[in-house]
Amino acid sequence: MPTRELPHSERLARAFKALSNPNRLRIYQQIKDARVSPMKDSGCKLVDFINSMKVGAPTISHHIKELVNAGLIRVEKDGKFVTCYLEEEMQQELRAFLD
Amino acid sequence: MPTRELPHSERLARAFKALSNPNRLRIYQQIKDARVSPMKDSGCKLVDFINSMKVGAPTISHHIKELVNAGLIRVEKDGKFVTCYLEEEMQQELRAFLD
DNA sequence: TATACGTTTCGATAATTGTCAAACTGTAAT
DNA sequence: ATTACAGTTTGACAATTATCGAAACGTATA
Repeated sequence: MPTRELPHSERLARAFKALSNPNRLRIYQQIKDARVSPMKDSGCKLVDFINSMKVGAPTISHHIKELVNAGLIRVEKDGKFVTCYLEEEMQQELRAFLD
Repeated sequence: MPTRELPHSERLARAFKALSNPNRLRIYQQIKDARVSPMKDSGCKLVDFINSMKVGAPTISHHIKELVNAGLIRVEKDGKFVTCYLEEEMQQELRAFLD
C-alpha cells in the first residue's frame, strides 16, 4: 500500500472495493452508526465484531486492515483492545461522488 | 444472478462491488454526468466507451452487464446501438447509505 | 445478398480475494 | 509465572474476476 497520492478515481475505486464485501460493509456500517456527531463518537470495539460475526478473528483483522487502507476508518489501540472510528473525510468524498 | 429480493446490505455490497473496478467506475461516472436532470438525460453510447477506453469491446460489454446487474444503470437498444442511462433509484440508495 | 459495423458470447488464463487453521505477540488477571 | 484473552501474521486453498482473442449474432447499408 503505497503512501503516494492516488488519482481521485483510483482512491474512490479503492474505497468502493473495500465496501464491496458484505462483511466489510456491515463492519463499516456499525462504525458509521456509532458516530452520532464529531463530538460524540463511541467507536466500535474490534472484539465485538469478532464475537458477533460468523467469520473468524483472522478474517475480521484482515477486513479491518482493508478498511483502514482504503481510508474509510482508523483504529486506536488501548491496552489489548482495538477501537475503530469513522474517517469522515472519506465519507464526504464518497458522498460528493454520488451527487 | 437470481431475481429474488436481496437483503439491503447485499444489494448495496453488489452496487459497491460494481463500482470497485476503475474502468467500471469511469463508465458509471460518465453515464452519471450525462444526466443533468430527469428531463435531460442524453445517456452514453456504448460505442463511445469502446472507442475511448483502453480495453477491448468484450470487456466493456462485460462491465456494462455488471453495472446493469447491480442496478446502477439501464440500457436501451436502438438498431445496432446501445445507450446507457443512469438508474437514479440506486444512486439514491447509495447516497442514503452514506448519510 | 453481401459486406460492414456494433455488440455479445465463449473459452482460456493470470491475478485477486475471502476464508480458514495454526502459530505467534502482547497485555492483563489470577 | 501461568493462564487467559485480544489481535496479528503466515500459508494455504477454493472461488471469483478482469481481460483477451476468436467466433457468433443482429442490424443496417451498398
